[in-house]
Amino acid sequence: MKQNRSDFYTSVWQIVEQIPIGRVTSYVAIARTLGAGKSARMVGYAMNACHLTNLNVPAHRVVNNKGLLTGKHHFGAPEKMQELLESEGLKIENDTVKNFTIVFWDPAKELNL
DNA sequence: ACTTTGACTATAA
DNA sequence: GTTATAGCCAAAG
Repeated sequence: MKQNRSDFYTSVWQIVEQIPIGRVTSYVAIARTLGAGKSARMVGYAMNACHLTNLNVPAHRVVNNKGLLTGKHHFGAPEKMQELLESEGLKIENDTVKNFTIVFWDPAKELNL
């Protein structure tokens, strides 16, 4: 499969798009699935443009490697992201996903293989 | 082509 | 706990 455009962005979007409700994943996990485990920043970068896509990208389900809602400031309102996550059954405390290791959804494991 | 930037991560002080 | 620094890599200017 070959994507003429920036496959990085589209790949990120497609992965994030498949995150189940009540689950979260980390930037590094997505980057790792794309074959660039160190390109976690790029994942966030792609998220910045997720609202420009036709796809429904639940960026609120993407947090940093510690479950911290690093990108909450990009949802228009800092509390929006937490509210969305809580709306999906997740528990947020101190801007961090509780039981992060439990609700963590690894695309590299759940998606493929 | 070069520089800057950024929703990251890790380590150090 | 914070702030600084470095490594990382792709997109945008």
